[in-house]
Amino acid sequence: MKHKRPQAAALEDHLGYWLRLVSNHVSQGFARKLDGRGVTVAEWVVLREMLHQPPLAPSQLAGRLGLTRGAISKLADRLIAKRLILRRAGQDDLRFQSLELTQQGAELVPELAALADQNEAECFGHLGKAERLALHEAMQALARHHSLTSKPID
Amino acid sequence: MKHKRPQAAALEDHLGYWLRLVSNHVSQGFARKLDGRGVTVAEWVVLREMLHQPPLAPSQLAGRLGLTRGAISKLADRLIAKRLILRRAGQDDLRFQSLELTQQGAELVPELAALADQNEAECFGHLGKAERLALHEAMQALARHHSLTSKPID
DNA sequence: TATTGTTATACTCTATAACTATA
DNA sequence: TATAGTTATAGAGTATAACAATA
Repeated sequence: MKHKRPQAAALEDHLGYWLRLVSNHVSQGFARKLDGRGVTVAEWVVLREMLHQPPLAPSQLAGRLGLTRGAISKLADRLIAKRLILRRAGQDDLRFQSLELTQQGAELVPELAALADQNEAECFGHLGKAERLALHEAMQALARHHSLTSKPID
Repeated sequence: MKHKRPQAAALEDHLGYWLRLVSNHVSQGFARKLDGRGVTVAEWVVLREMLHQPPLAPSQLAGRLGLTRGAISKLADRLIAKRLILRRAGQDDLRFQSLELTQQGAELVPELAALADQNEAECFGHLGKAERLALHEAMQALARHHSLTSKPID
């Protein structure tokens, strides 16, 4: 053998470590931008998911976003308090509610989307188009592989 | 123009979205594994950084890990309570303390490292070696570009 | 009984800012 | 005054589990 090897892998040897480092930085930068509009990252995700969609039940949102019903419930409360969405009782089945954007919410989302674009550009704009695309696809493939979308949750 | 384009980018159009999704999943899986040993991810990061290192001052750790001094202080408290590290008063300059692993801590780290390896394998083991390497380097390059290591903090 | 949604509880992670002790 | 460390405060993000209403 040529070199002595450390018994334990260094932090930097794990892809997960770098992923977390970069992801935290990106999200944090975005959080700062959103802060000016009085919205958090998790709230943005919910709002964006609801744009141009028919009214959704909380459980559907939870499924799409990979969150628990409890988490969605709390987020919905906050968004309602901010008058960005509204909650209506179910029609057929009273257990199902429906959530939809208010006009104020619908108007806000594109503004937030612009901030998201801006953040994206600041974080990844320096990469070549091909590299950006490759990363994008790699992440999507990982998400698919681990079934990170439409999880039943709970 | 060929297609109507949505005014707002979808969540899935942003690399940051996927990064966060995958990163959260990876960290969460790891957290579950660590949980059995009574350690959190943030604590693991600190422990790993300290292995085979001369005693470090909290502020140095903060710098290396990109955390605030306050955050390190709290993590150190927890690790001390778990008897995994110990804190000594400074020598020359009394303002600087030194943190080091206890024997118990030093013995635990390699076990945790094995869990980290296992998690890494579960999350990324299905990828080809080349792809894994490419991702690794892309993330490191991003971290470098955004100066995510050895930030002054505070 | 099974499902939807709410609520209570509990942590981690992290930041900011004020404060103390040392230099 | 400047730096190291602590502490107080705060809030995001999330989970689990117990519970109520509806089916």
